[in-house]
Amino acid sequence: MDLVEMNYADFTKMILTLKTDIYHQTVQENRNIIHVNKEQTIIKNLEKIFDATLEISNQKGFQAMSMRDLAKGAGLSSGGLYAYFPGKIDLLTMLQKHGRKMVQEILFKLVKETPDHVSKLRIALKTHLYLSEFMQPWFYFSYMEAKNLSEPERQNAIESELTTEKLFAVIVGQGQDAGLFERRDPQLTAAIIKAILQDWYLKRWKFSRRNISVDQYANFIVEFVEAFLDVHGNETIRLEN
Amino acid sequence: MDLVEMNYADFTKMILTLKTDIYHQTVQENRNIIHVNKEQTIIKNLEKIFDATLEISNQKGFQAMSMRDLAKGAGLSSGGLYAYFPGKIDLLTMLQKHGRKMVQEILFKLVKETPDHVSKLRIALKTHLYLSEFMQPWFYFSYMEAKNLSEPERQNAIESELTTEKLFAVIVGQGQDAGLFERRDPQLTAAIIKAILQDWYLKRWKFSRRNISVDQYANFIVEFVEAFLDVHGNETIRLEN
DNA sequence: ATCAATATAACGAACGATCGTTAGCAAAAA
DNA sequence: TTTTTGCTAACGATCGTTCGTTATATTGAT
Repeated sequence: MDLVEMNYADFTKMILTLKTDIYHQTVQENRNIIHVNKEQTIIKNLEKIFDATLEISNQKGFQAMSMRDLAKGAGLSSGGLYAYFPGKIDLLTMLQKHGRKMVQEILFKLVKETPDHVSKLRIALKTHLYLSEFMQPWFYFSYMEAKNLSEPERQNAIESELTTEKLFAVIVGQGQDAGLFERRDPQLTAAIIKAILQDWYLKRWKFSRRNISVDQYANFIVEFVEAFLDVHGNETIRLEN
Repeated sequence: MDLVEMNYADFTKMILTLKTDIYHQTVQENRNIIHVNKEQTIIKNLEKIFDATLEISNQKGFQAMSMRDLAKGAGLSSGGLYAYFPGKIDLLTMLQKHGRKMVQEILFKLVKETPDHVSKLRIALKTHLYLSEFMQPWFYFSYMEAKNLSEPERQNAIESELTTEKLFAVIVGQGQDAGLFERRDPQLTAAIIKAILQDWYLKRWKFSRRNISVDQYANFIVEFVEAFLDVHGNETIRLEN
């Protein structure tokens, strides 16, 4: 299929296999601290644990989530949880790493598969937005609980954020070099793009209250950014509403 | 002075008296739950308590801040704190209310004092940005700890946020009616403006790492929004860098 | 195929530490 | 002295975590 015209439904189908791939990676990386042998069991329970952590934390905060809350939410006992991570902080670290890997891997993969700069920009915008929809609890969690990370892990989170922003800046800069975009400061443009994308998962209540779908918002962002950059290389492509 | 050309230094001087006014209001509103008589003493200690709450909470989260931490930070004993609020949650509510009042009062006051629509837009943008700089710990706190509020108080916070967004939407709409701005969806424009303003206090580390001052960012936002709306009513006014 | 023997996974009561909060007393101000 | 303000010690509740035990699954001998 043509990536540039994908909608959210296409996207979710596309990344389902990637999602399990990354779970396998996460298990592999934490093999030494997990005291359970069967990978099948680990993945099944780890997903339950992650999902419950996101749900409870996003409602009352990670600090306020007790291990008894989590045990109930994940369908395990409070003692049983400790077969999957050494302590509460380590669970936070694992979950953050897992999500970051998923975002980076999918985002860069899809952008790399796209040839021309105008399409690259659209793909990057839509993929990031669709990721933040598909993983909305994680995005919110990642932002709200970053302060609870250890110092080196917080640095990793910052670096990951800047890497993503850099991706947009590079695409904008390359498009300008190719004469396709208006000359505007690429870094500030990238910062604005990130701010607008961030609004989608941080202020989700606002958009659902106004009945704005993720596909509508995707088209709005694409049109907004392309208008700002005065994109004139690809006028034949129109996005359906 | 001409509000439209104010910089951050002007702004801080201007609102110092307003700040103490609002402290008096906060004391008055909580007169019945504060077990200290002298207003002078209340304000002195309440400011210490608020400041310490913001500092500690923004570092480790409100839930993780113990009353013993707060006592040490505010220069009181843990027991002594309870003369100023009935419980930890009430402190959160008081602090959120106090900040919201300050923001709304100053923002609407300055906008109301401004006659024409082009200036109104600039004043609203700069005032909001300068407020979020002057009260940066509160803005960050307000956003991060909203989930810990009681349900009615959370509704108040949401309403306050939407009121501010509405202010921008109205200014944009009125400017369009007067033929001064390009026709673009006022609500979405206001949403983008808020997202960009929010970036300043939520991602402050990014801007200080890049040595961008609040005055520079103010000018950037004004130029960006005016370019987006194609403002053509006030071309003689140039902002110094 | 059956069933004891073993290995694995999960349970849940209990521990020490820390939490928010209270109450009685000391210090300071009037 | 009287009133106001603040401190210290202590309470019950809840926290993250541990550990002896039970339940479940797998293995291997018959």
